[in-house]
Amino acid sequence: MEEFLTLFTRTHKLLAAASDEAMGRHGVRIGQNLILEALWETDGLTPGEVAARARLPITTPTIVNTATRMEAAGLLTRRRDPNDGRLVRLYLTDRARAAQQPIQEARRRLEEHATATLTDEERDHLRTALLKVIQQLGADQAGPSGG
Amino acid sequence: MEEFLTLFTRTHKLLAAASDEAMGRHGVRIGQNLILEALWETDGLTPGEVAARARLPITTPTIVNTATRMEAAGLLTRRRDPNDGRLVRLYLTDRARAAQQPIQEARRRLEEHATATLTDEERDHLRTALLKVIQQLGADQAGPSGG
DNA sequence: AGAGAGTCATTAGCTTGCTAATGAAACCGT
DNA sequence: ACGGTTTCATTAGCAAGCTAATGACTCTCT
Repeated sequence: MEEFLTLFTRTHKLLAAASDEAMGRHGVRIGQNLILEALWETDGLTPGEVAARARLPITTPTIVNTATRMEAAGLLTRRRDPNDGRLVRLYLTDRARAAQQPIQEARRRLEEHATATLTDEERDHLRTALLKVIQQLGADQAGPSGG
Repeated sequence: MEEFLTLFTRTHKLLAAASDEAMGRHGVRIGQNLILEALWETDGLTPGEVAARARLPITTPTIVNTATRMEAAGLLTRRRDPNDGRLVRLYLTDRARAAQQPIQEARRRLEEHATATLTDEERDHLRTALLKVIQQLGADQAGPSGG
């Protein structure tokens, strides 16, 4: 059967493609969203801090690489921390800050559109089910042997 | 809020990681699953045919690249079609065929585990909701301007 | 039969994600 | 103050996915 694994992958693929396309209209790629969200909230974070605060688990090397592309795209600048030479701080450009509203709005609309054919009740069920799956699988990672 | 996009991504990430780990114990990576499934059912397909038959939309270049890695890993062999020199046919090795049962079983168990805390009803709801989202987003791709 | 059009697989080049290995800087204990 | 440890970012190298460009082969039409 393998219903669920396939269904999840299909859903994710469609959502990711739609999301990337929507964000692309504002000069941003999907992988940059986590960094933007973190820096919109708190500018000047380090790559490690961004990784720690992001809403999804993401590794520091991924942040670093994506930040490099964003720097090339004129979305952020790097500056060494004057008090601790190990740290690098990421600062958004005006352009990145200007994109906040449109991008967040676009993502909100995408969510609405994707779940447009669900009733409110179905939407609640879906959210609950997703949370349960996340909790179940997340528990394994945290400590498969523990309690 | 952006609840759903985040929840979907998290779920997908956890499922993909768990799946890759489960398959890894049988010498197979997650990206190879689509090709294996297609060839388990019908051996000797071409890359284009695998892409067309796979349960998820996937492009031919991805099939070709993954097939190259699988060839290196001793999971399949390439042979030019004797009747049409443009075609390349992919044939599974014994090793790949031997892995079918364990891998399918592992993926089935993973599905069960991931949805273990859901009631039967919740599972049905989840499946329904996923299908609705897929249908809604899939409709855009097919023809956004149409009906 | 030969030329042009069509159909394949492949390659090139990109993004996003990962783990492991590096290298620089700061900190801590002596 | 200095050596070892720890804490950072970065680099290296891989998998998986995509689109666009190539190149080989077949087919079709004259």
